[in-house]
Amino acid sequence: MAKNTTRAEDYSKWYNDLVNRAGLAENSGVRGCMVIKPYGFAIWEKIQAQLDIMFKETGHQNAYFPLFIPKSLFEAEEKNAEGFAKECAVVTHYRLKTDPTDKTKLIVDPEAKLEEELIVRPTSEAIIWNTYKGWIQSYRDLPLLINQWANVVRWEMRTRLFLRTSEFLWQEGHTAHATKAEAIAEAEQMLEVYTEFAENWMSMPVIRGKKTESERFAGADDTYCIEAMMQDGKALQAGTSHFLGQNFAKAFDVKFADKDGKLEHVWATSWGVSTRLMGALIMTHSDDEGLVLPPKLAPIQVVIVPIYKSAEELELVSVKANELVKKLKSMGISVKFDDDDNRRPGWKFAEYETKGVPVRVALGPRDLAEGKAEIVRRDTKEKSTVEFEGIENLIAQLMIDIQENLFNRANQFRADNIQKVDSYDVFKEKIEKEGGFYLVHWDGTAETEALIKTETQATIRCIPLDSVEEDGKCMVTGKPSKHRVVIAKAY
RNA sequence: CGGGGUGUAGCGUAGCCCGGUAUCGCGCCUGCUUUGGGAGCAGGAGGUCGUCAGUUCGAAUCUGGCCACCCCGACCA
Repeated sequence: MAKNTTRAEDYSKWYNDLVNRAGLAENSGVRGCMVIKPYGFAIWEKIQAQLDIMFKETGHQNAYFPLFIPKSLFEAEEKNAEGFAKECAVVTHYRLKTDPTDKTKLIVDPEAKLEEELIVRPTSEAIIWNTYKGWIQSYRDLPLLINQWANVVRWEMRTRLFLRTSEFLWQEGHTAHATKAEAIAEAEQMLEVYTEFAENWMSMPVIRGKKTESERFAGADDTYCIEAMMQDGKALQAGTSHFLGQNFAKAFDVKFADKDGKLEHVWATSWGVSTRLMGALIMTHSDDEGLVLPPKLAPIQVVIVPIYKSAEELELVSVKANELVKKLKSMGISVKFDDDDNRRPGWKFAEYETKGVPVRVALGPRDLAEGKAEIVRRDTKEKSTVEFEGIENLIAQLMIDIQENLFNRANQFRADNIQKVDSYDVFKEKIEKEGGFYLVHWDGTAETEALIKTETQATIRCIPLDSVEEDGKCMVTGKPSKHRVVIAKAY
């Protein structure tokens, strides 16, 4: 078997190989678009299912809006349109016909040109706000709390599986509110939902913050984000929540009558996470052997591998294994008993390690004779032989322990790779050699931000929400600064 | 969109410079032996060499066009 690419050798190749090897996704015949394979999609479904619950718990409802946006609607909110214009797929025709010069080929029928081009949504604010116009008349219609699970298209120049693909799956929440304060509270609430999901379900610590003006979502007054550190020290924006002010309400003329009968533009938010979370999950926990999944998002939480030499032995082992399967299932733990006779145990061990199954149980005649079983946890690779009786309770506890351990490990890694720096020269040297996150003082100007980006390729990831006020000087210009910002190279 | 590169079996490749009908590994199929860390042996199947044209008795190999993909930049969830 070919040796795996290790993280130390080539982090980028390690990632790509792993996505392929674990059966998560592959490149497709369409440029920049991926095929999400069953195992990868199963993880995405777990992510989706939990987020959906959390959105509903916070009062949101799901709906679905069209894939296409007429150009005239798309251009209504200027900044938004301008921001996405360079990466839009555009539908110009609605029919093909047989090529008169080659009957086996099709050509676009020039007579089927659309009067108005349709934009394949890169994000849905435009079509949704055009719709909201008809839904909102009174303060009684507010707040309007909608989420949509959808695919969007952004014609990226360079793509990477899960991290950046031309088409990707995501959810986008779009809410309308009567007051500015309420809309801001909503944007902040959803950032908390994302944070809770990232930390408690993905076991991935995140920094909550606000984007600088130049990194803000096109059309937003404020963009909140969660930023995570990957194992190569680079930052990954894992989710964003935008306070859109009245920009879209004004662009689409969405007004409501308040209690006094006065007409006001409504206040808006939008927030989203995408299949990029898959990339975040992979790059936060996985190792050189393969995927490492937090139990809460693992499609298979426990795998049981039988060891046997004959059909009779398999029969005996199966009886025990099935007992355990039944117990685990009743406890809500997903389990697979892999009695495939075409693969030998060693192959299965390697396979489930590659796939990141949190716990593996091996059961053979030797164990049966002693009333024991071998149990291995994926996160630490720790192997132990335990009493078969009551093993289900041990496994249930392992689910909790592994979930926690992954978070703690990632948290420790981040703590080890985040540092305060006050000198630009030191920063330049460190970001180049060590990577990681830096907490620095910045004068708040776009010029300084741009300079840092040009000279170091690092960007201001966010202004952390929990940053403490302290008097400092911008590391570049020496101008006064009130708090530190997080700066790093990013995906 | 600028710069560089690559297209040979399901995957990874050799051959190309110096033209003579394609190499090896993995995978796949069959059989036997195996099964506590990616099994061994034996046999077998699988290829319009990205595509179109040109040169030639003859093209994976030489020439030109086209297409696709990858890497590095600018852009980005």
